[in-house]
Amino acid sequence: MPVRLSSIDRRRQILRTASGIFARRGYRGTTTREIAERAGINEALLFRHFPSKAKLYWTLIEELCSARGRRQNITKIIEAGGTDLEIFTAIAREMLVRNARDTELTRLLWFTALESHTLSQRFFRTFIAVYYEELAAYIRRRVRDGAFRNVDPLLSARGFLGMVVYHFLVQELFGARKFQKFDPERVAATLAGIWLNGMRSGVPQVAANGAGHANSNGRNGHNGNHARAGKKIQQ
Amino acid sequence: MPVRLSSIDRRRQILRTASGIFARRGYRGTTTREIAERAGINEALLFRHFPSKAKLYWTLIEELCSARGRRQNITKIIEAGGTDLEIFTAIAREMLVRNARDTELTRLLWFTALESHTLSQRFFRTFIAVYYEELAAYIRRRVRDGAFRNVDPLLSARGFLGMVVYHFLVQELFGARKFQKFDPERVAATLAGIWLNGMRSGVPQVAANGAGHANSNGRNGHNGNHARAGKKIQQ
DNA sequence: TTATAAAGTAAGTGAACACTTACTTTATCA
DNA sequence: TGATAAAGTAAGTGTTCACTTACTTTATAA
Repeated sequence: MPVRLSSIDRRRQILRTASGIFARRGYRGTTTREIAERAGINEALLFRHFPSKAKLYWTLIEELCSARGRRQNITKIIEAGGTDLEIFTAIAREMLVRNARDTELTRLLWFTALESHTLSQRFFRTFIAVYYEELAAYIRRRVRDGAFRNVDPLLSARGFLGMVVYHFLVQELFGARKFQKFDPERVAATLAGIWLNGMRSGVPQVAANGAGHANSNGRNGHNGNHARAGKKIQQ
Repeated sequence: MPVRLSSIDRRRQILRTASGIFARRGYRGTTTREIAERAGINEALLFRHFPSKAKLYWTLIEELCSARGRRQNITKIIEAGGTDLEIFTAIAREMLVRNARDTELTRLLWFTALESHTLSQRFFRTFIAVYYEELAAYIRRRVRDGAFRNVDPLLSARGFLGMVVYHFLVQELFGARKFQKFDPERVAATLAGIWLNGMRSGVPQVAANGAGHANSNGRNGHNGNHARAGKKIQQ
């Protein structure tokens, strides 16, 4: 029983189908025939919705970029407050878990980066740069607070995301997952712990409203855990 | 004046040419015609050297894997000794600089990872895994020494490499380089600094020969720099 | 109930692909 | 010096690709 869809629904369906195939095979590795087949339609119909394969791909990336408000996630986590460790662990967890759920988007992103210079930059800004700019802003604040050492916020933000993203890529893309599983929660806590410990100033201050003053118990702990981070941040 | 090469030289030349094109366009994006053209030969000659495009690709990856002894680099750095900061900065610098020199290999690696599951695993083990296994071994030693906190060596090694590799990928692959340049030396020092500080135990010990004993000046420094790391390691 | 516009398709087209065949050129050494 | 083996090529082959043409089906509403 062939389903007859409205133009707009069919379009959406084609995009959804195409997304999966492009993610698995890349732009050049994907054929319009396969997309049509998987969508359960004739190839000609695909070309009535999208004038070319290239335009279909472009549209797909565009819609992904405008649809997903990833920025939200990280902002929300930061605004929810908590200790630094809680915040950074939550961010790492968010990335590990969400990424695992849509490996598709990640693959699409990396394929695009490799295959197309132009396309990848916008894609990158939407899905990656916002992450670490948001993070950099938070780091800058904590440096002002005196809670973090005075290191380049952008670079250190990139460092943190690098730890997390790279772990994910190694597990998913390079198939390390087959040989060793990792508990996302433990990974998030460990990586956040290392990074955060590395960022901590020896002389932490109360952070809120910039009115903080030094306190004396500020040295880093050894071994064990490190949940003793800086204070909440202002709403 | 057409050059007439010996079979073995022609083969080498084809591989070298193919490497560049595969790296730029990926496996599926590369045509045998273009390889032949760029190599200045007829396509038929290419197929006398390699029975198929797939076999050519495989051979290329194989030869890259067996030729380059990347493992050497990191081992040498560790064996050369120095403070932890010196060692980790050197590793980061090595990766940033070498990677920048052969973006080609990096692109090839990532294309392979995305396009082929089977192929990528061996490739990965040769060019990435060795790095962090070597590193993990060193970290394990430093944990035993009491210089590093007791965190998963593999995970933390991956974290360190993640920082460095990710920074490189963002700069090179996603074109962030166009908007902001970074001095590799500064990047290496900063990332190594964060990570190392994060790994440091509050109670460092003398490392050499396992005969180390606790000493009391062991807290982490605040702000400023951190070249005050653990001791040399045994040759 | 029938006109119509839009959803949908069968069967192509030329171009580009990986790969082959059948041939020519040239270095080398008996 | 000429036989030979190997380097090299012109001109294909069948197949698959992105994309088109000319047609059929069906929901809707006057």
